[in-house]
Amino acid sequence: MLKEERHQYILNEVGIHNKILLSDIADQLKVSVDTVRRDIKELHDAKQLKKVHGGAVSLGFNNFNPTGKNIYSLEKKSQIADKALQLIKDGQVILLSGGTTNLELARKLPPKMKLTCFTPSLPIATQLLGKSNVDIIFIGGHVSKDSQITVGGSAINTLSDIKVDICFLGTNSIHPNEGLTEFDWEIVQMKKAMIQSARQVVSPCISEKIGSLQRYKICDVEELDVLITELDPWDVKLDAFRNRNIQLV
Amino acid sequence: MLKEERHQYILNEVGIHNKILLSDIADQLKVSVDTVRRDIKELHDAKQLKKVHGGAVSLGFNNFNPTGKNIYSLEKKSQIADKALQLIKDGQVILLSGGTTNLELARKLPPKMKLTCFTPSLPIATQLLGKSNVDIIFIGGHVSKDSQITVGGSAINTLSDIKVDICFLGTNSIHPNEGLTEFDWEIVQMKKAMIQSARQVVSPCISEKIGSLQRYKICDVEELDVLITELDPWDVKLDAFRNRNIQLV
DNA sequence: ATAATAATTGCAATTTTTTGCTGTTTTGTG
DNA sequence: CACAAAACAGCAAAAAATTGCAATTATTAT
Repeated sequence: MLKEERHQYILNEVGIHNKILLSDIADQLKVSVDTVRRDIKELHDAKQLKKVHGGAVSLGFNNFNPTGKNIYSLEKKSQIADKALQLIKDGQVILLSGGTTNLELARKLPPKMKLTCFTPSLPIATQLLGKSNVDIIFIGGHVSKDSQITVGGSAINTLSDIKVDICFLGTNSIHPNEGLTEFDWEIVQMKKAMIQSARQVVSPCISEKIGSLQRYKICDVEELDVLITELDPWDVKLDAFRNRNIQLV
Repeated sequence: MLKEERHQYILNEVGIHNKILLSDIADQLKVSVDTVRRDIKELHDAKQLKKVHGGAVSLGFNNFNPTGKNIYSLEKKSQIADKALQLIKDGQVILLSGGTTNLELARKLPPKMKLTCFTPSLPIATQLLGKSNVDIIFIGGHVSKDSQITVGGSAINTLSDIKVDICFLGTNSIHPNEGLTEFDWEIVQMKKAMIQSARQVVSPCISEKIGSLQRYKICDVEELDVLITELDPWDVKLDAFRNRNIQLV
């Protein structure tokens, strides 16, 4: 068996499972663990995966945890939430998808602001309980444990009946060519429905997520109206999104 | 299991629950507490979470319960929840109304019990996120700030479509002659709908509430199948409910 | 074609890392 | 202050990484 084949196989496995055990691969390919170790070392040096004790994990293993709150980027998310806040006018009807950036936005809503807020996210709804001037309408359905939002047909049906002023669409991965992508199929369906339910779609997104890619596609970049990052609007990282009918904030 | 996986798991748990116990994680991952301690130390050094005595908390420890209602009579409610637990069989479909007693019940559900659980209550749904074997279906609608449950036409419509094995109906006031009563009209409507949606209606109710009366009526005592209190079933306070086709627990 | 050379692979010996366990010390609680 | 729980330090067994080396295979030059 050629080394290239093994490398391909290993990358594939890592792509599927996000992690592999050295011993497993050695078994499956019928080669010694030393060989696999060397393969993984090469792939590690080529930055194709991350070598760890006992195996390897995919590069984004720590970054894209859908449930875990990326606390260390709380500062950036807070900035993004501040910018997002500027887009909301008193009395509007908004839709908040899940995600920690939107949670941050919910937390920062000024107490006196009157809003009607739709959301399928348990933590966000809970956060909004503290805002006495916000009318909360929770979009029911099957609760996905990972993302803590509701998904499924009934939630999507509910969405199809509403039309809000702004949808703040938390974004896991955004790519200039491939658009918005997600890891979880159910959530993709939800986000598609949310886009349909809004007059204006705003995507708050920390810059780390720009250029990353997940398995399933939500929509093209063109379908967004506003992209909010913690960066300056003229930052080079955003070049790929210019002249595409998106407002950069 | 790779160390990276444990780290990931721990971060997830912290993300969901905001706090974890060393012993819990050790149990769940089937490793020694020392290993978890070392993991948490590493994550702490990497500023991914905050290590505290006995476990860890998330960095941006956002208070889970913004309204900060403290649960009174916790001891009695805990007893009631224990009794209620006896009525649930593995694999059943249950409906939990709001209320702190039902929250206590949700908290006590054994981790291995497989259930499908409908609820209109945000705190209960949030609590259930931690139970990996429970399918949560949230009944959407307008969120009432006081009670932290959804109310209104759409929630009631959803209820009219379902039929569950047991409904646990948190009770504010119960009176031998006047039946169950509530002070909030919207919640009355919800509870009426819940009763219709269940084959068996169980009311967990601390004894203090017996004999009290509110403005609006939900149903007669006869419509309940089981009444659970913290008292002995033969206590004199329950005399008024005997021979009325209700099981006293 | 064949010899020389280089790359790859598996194996054994050694070193490092991880992990659970043992006491001992520290900390939190009533 | 006393008690129990948790943290800590040190140790030993097990697992994994590293290194050197020999055997095999592939590549190249002649």
